[in-house]
Amino acid sequence: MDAFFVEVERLADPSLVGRPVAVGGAGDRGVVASASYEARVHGVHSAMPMTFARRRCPDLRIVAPDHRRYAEVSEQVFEIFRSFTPIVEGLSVDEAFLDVSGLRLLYSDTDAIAADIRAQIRATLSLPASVGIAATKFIAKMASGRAKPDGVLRVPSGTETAFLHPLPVGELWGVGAATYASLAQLGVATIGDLASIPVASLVARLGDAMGHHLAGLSRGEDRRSVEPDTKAKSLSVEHTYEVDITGYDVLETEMLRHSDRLSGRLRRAGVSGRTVHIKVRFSDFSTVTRSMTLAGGTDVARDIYRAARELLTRLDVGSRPVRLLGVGVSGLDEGTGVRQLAVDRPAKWDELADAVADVRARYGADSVAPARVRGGGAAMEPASSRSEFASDVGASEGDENVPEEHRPSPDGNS
DNA sequence: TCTGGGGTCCTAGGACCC
DNA sequence: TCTGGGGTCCTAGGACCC
Repeated sequence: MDAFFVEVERLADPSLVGRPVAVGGAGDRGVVASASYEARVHGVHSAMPMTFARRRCPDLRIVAPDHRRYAEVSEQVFEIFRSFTPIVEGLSVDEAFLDVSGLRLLYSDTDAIAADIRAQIRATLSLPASVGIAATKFIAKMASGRAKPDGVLRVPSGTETAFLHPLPVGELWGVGAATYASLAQLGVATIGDLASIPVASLVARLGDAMGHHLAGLSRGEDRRSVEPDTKAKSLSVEHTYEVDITGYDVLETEMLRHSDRLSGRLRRAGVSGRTVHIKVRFSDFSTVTRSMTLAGGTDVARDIYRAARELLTRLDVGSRPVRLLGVGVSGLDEGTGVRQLAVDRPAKWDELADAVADVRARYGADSVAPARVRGGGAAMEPASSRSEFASDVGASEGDENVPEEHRPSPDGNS
């Protein structure tokens, strides 16, 4: 999809059409997530700090992202893909590989398939899309990039190297800033230059996997097939604060908030994770991670939070200002319907989490939250609407000190 | 200019096992 | 007393992608 977030926003607000638009965070620490082609003319591109984008393009219209909406539209786009072929491999929210070899008998040629897919997207969703056609995934990916905006590019079999070799190495899928700098030292400017370097030199410079990988790509070789139904391997929640946060108390509260969100996403996805990771970025942008593997998988906020808190203490953050805090899980197992219980976790925590999920489904995501996360919210709400889950989950001293009657119960107000 | 949020994959060292 | 070869899992960091 072309400038996907921007184009989805334009459907909701036609005044954005034809103007330079950036979707992204408007605050001091925001970056551009998606830029319209009118904005790109001014040198605005994704991942650029928004303050810089604004300076480059004073007329820029800035729109806050609505990821839920993009996910909905994405699902509609993928439905169109799957109406052509079941072999669809999603690469991100707005792009996918389609293996259309099964459509050979239905269409005169692949250009006709591409035209049909684009027409369907245009007709049902009013969105522009571009298509790259090739015999391998990576050539198709590169071709789609050069087909944008709103175009089609086919690279016929046998012409792969002719297509690739004149292009700058930086355009090769998998070559970013660091690899680009390494290659520049080897005197490599184009993909053709890359193809002329001995594989051993590339491996020595870039490592085993990357060396062999790029050597193959530069020759147009890519044996990867289109893999539908790939499962997620990790899930995470992170946030960069407008103003740095400081001190364990605040860090723990924020970690609880993140753990709660992450738990909701795990449960909605029907998976549990066994390894918990935390990520801390300090004010100087240095970033550290810590992780620990649990005895069994979990999707419960309390378990994730406890691990995250433990990892936080290992980090010795002290009073250093923190700009980003994150938590994630990996080692995802499909929930089989029968949830595996961690040794030290009574079933009531699962029941509580189910109850919280029910309340949120009925009354909205903000209807219930740990008291610690609610902060001073008590004065704003009748006591009866507050969740008990909170006073315990948020307690830094653990449950041992919490009297039985104050522990959450699955059939209580929660 | 001052750097989001969500992912995937690779490397390298160490623990542990046979 | 000094030492193999192979494997798996865990952890931390980094590159890359959209």
